[in-house]
Amino acid sequence: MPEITITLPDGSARTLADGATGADLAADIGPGLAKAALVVEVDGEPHDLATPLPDGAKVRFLTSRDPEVLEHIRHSTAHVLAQAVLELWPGATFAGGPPIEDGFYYDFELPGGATFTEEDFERIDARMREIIAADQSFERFELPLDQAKELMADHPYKQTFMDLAAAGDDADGEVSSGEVISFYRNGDGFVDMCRGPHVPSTGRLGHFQLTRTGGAYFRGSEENPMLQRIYAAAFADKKELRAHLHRLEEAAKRDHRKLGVELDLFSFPEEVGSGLAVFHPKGGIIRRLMEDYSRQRHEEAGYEFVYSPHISKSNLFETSGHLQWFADGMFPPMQLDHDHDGGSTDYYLKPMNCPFHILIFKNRQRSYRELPLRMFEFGSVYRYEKSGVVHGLTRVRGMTQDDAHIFTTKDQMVDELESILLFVLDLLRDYGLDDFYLELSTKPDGKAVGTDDEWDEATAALRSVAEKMDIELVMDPGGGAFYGPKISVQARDAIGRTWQMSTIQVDFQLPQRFEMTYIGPDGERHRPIMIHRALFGSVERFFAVLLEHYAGAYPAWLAPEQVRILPVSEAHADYAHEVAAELRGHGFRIEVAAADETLGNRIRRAKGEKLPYVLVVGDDDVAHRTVGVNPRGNEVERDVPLGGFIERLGADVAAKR
RNA sequence: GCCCGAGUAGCUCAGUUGGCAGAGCAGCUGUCUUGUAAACAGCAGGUCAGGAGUUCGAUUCUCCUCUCGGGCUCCA
Repeated sequence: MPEITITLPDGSARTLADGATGADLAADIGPGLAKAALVVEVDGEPHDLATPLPDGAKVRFLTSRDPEVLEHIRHSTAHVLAQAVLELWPGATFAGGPPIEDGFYYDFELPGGATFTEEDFERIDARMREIIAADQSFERFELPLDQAKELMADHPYKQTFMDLAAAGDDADGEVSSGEVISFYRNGDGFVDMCRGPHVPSTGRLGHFQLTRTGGAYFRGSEENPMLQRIYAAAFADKKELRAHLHRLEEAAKRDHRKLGVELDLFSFPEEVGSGLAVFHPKGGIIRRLMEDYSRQRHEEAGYEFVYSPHISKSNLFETSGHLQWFADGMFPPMQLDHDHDGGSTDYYLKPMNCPFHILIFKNRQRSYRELPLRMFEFGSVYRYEKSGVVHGLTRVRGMTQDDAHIFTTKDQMVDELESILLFVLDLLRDYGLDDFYLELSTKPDGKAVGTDDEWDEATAALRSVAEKMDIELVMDPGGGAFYGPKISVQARDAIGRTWQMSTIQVDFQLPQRFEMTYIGPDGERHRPIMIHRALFGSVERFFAVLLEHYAGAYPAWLAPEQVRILPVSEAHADYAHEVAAELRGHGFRIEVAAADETLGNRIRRAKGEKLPYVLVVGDDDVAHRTVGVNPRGNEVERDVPLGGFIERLGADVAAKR
């Protein structure tokens, strides 16, 4: 009988009968592994355990402890979801169902255009658990394209995937491009097209939870029909699933929209309009402190401060190209300045600040000696976001950008880009964010101005600077603005979520469109290069990011109320106010909570408002000029000398703690 | 913009065959005078998102609009 030899990860070899599968090998090694193995990796490629092993292969088993097995668990669970839905809705059809971070989704089209409801989740979940309890095995088989399409005759979306793959477009990852299409059949005959591998049987699954449902365009295009998508979380074991669900709860608790209400920071009055925020006094303090510090740092870094109006005649945005390329994102025009012939002039709310800064540059002749010329503005812009995308402070229709435009010579560009990026990262760290990666966005398909050479040059400049930073760099092909490529700084917050923060964009286009020039040392006119740069992105979004990052517990330098002083009884009120006055004299933000409620309740309120410090003052403190210090997140300290506390708070603020 | 869901007091939420609108917290007024996470009592608070329709009667049923939430697409 012919034999094959297999090498294991520890370098040892095993001999098996020809035709032996991964499962056979696992059983040969031991019953523990046979039970635990989910997928077999043959020469680095994942396969089903039922796959016969080739002679001489290097083989490794993946169990629930291997992180790379998660995608196979998720893919297999998605298959069970599809099985359940197609059983429960006769006549339903299905499209794609890939694994994603933390789980998977699957897209369906239900008969009669029906949609999923929350109650449906229970039925689907119950049916999925029945399928899992039945421990049906997944069996792979392959068919040539024509037979495959016949098998999926009732499922046009699957056929589309096959056609795309046959044409060499496997961007959807649903099917491997090639001569044959692979399928998986379950114990009771359900078949789904899939490139695999799957876990051996449904019994190996079960740590999942259906989470959300919603419409989703087929293959992500607005041109295509809308399908019904179900999202689920799925993990290798119960503990991981529970930990993930717990993380979701924690994230929900620090949702800036919820904290904004609880801490009385901002609101979106319905009377004003969708996506238009008002900041309340406490939110106003935080925002002003954020802006003040930014202003100070920009001043130190050689930026000059400018101001521009919120509206402009249409000519400006015609010259800039915004009306050609960005009109969808702009509020419709106001027609003003009517003349006798019935003509009028269109005025637009500005969606960006750059054209105004260019006009400031152009207001007089500029010399190379003035470059780099750095203009900064907290510029409020308005964008007509589509109704479905407005979201808290992170996606609004009126926002203020901490916007700067830097005009340089070509020679200065790379150095300037580097110093901007260093400046941005340094400043973000001061606000408490210190975990970053960079994203380089390149020329968008079709929707861009300028030549390929210009784009290549600008992209190369950005790349060279990004690579110097010793920070992870990822590519975002086609993600640039219409006028140039960009680097964006992505920051991870306290619970690991990433937010797009700063963007730095190189722009050769607007200087051309506006025919900007400066006089060089040679006495000739030259064209400057423009760098667009926003650090917060928008003040509103950055506000939201910091609020969620700190979960409302702002460091002392940003806290709207840094200290609340609680006299134990009314007898200590005078001393409390004396302490408050002294602290205010040092520039701190202080309130006194009078003793008309119990001390315990006043402590509780102050804690709910997440103040950095609560001071309690009673008889002992009046006698010795001390305070009782109750710091956020730490133990209570008694008999602290007032002077010592003032120093400590000053140190917190200075260190931005 | 598209698919789905929701909107009741400042906040969190009750409110069924369509019949006078409720609680807790917050607020206000008293009383209590407190040493580290909920003292006690009382009062006030609502065009039930807005507008049409059906009905003797609509918070409840229907339609439209607005706003919000979850997705898709888009994006700072």
